[in-house]
Amino acid sequence: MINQLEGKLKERSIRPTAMRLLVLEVLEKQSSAISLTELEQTFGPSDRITLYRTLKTFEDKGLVHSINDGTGAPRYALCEEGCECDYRRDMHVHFYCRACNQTVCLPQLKIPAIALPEDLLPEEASLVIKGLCGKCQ
Amino acid sequence: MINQLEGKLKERSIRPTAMRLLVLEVLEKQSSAISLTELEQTFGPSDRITLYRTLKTFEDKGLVHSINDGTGAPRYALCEEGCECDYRRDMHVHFYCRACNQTVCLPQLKIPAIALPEDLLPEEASLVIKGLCGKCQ
DNA sequence: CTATGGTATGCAATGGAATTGCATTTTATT
DNA sequence: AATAAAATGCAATTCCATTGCATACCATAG
Repeated sequence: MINQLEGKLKERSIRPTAMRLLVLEVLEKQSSAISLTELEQTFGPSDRITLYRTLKTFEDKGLVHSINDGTGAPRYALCEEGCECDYRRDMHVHFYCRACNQTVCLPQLKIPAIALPEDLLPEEASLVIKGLCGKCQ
Repeated sequence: MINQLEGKLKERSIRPTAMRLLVLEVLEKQSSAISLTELEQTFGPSDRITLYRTLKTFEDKGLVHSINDGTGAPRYALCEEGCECDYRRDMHVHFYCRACNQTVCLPQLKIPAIALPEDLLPEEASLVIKGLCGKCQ
């Protein structure tokens, strides 16, 4: 179990420290994207800054991606198998429920290609749909 | 001229105060969406909070829409003729240039309909494409 | 096994921005 | 002109991201 987590980190040349393993474990359990503050709360007394940097490291290394759902605080979710968050065509749609404040990934839904004006060179894209999730209707 | 601006405000039952007319005038001149800080700077010495609340009022009344382009600070742009920012199908695409930091509206590009899972009820959507604009390539 | 250099962590502090309360001014209405 | 409602300006608070620096940890060479 721990070895599996360790593997995930090493794969992306992230040193598997205790903190990082814990954070990864929490992320694995989430069904929706989590903000830094939420992450901090699941940890009890711990250092917010370290969590912040841990998430940043994970993001840099392509382990998680961040979503800006309009709430002000970015949220983080593990990338799925083969997720290539660098390329626009691989980015998926996110859904934000305004009632329960949860942001879920919709990995099966890719962002459709948009015919941009010639002079604009796209690199990434983010599509967040806001509304009510099943539980909150 | 002023009367035209006044009309725009009254149309949406926004009291046409001096401050609001000035803000509206600035917004009309923008070719890209503007952040609160940028707005503040064009004003010289003035009260940030009032500008903040002015933008909020404009947004509530459907005069401007805000875009969260991932820079942390929301940006505001005037809605176009007939823009109905409340409905997903009328929301348009925004382009954010990572070099010059400008966010432009692409009113002619509507966000394509997405086939969401049954249980999700969409209300609005935001699609921000990030990359390089013509000037910055 | 231990010394060493690089990395991660924790604490303190900074900085930027949103947001609210409240007193005062301005506006619309009678 | 008098009044009530709304807008404004100031002060203060809160939240979050981000950085500097000293310490602790880890991997590797010797």
